[in-house]
Amino acid sequence: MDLVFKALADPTRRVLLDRLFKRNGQTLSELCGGWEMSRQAITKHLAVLEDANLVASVKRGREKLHYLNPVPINEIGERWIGKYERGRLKALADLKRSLENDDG
Amino acid sequence: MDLVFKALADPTRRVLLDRLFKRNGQTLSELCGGWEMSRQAITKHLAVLEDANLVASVKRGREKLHYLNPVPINEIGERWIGKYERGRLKALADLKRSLENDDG
DNA sequence: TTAATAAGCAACCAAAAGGTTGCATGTCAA
DNA sequence: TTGACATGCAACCTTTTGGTTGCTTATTAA
Repeated sequence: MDLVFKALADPTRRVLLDRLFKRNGQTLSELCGGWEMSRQAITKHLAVLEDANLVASVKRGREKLHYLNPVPINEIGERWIGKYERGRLKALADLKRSLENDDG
Repeated sequence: MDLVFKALADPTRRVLLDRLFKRNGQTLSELCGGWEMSRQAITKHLAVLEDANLVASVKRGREKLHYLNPVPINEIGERWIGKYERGRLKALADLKRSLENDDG
């Protein structure tokens, strides 16, 4: 889980996921286009995403195809965000009450 | 949005959120208990959470009370995770098909 | 076979993150 | 008013992160 959160912390990596979401199975070269950044930098970002199991890759000839794996992101939503969502209204109410109270 | 993702990337900060979720309005001293880490380190982590608007704080006398703000987390779920969830089944199917295909 | 294309590897560097320490400030209670 | 408590500030250090460059390897197409 830590790897997933860390992977998502970088905007470049989130855009890479966005790109793969738009069109799955892109090669490294394709994913490297449109950045002001070297191919190696993108390669590293993709490695981070693979370590976090957010992207899977397959070699086809001299190309490397990349596929988005949405499962870990979905797990964040289910196991971590849902928790706070459940308490959302209560927490907001508590916050408001606390801020309005003279003694804190 | 970037600040929120970055804030969530650190396990210490996620545990801090968990603690506040369990009991809202804790003081700095309370939140500093139970770590193998200095008070200053926790203070910094809380500052990151505040910058990301995940935690709000109020001073009461010499104490500083901390409150969980679940809204940004909820927004991640709605604006970012939902996107991939929608395409989840399709993406998985694509992945499977691609991996099983001889030519990639 | 040879040249171009796609990707991998490794060393290196700067900046940011995470942590520490020491000291200062403000508040409460005796 | 004095001491203890709760927190704030700032300098400093180490490790990680994000990026670069140069070179190598492997595949494809001419």
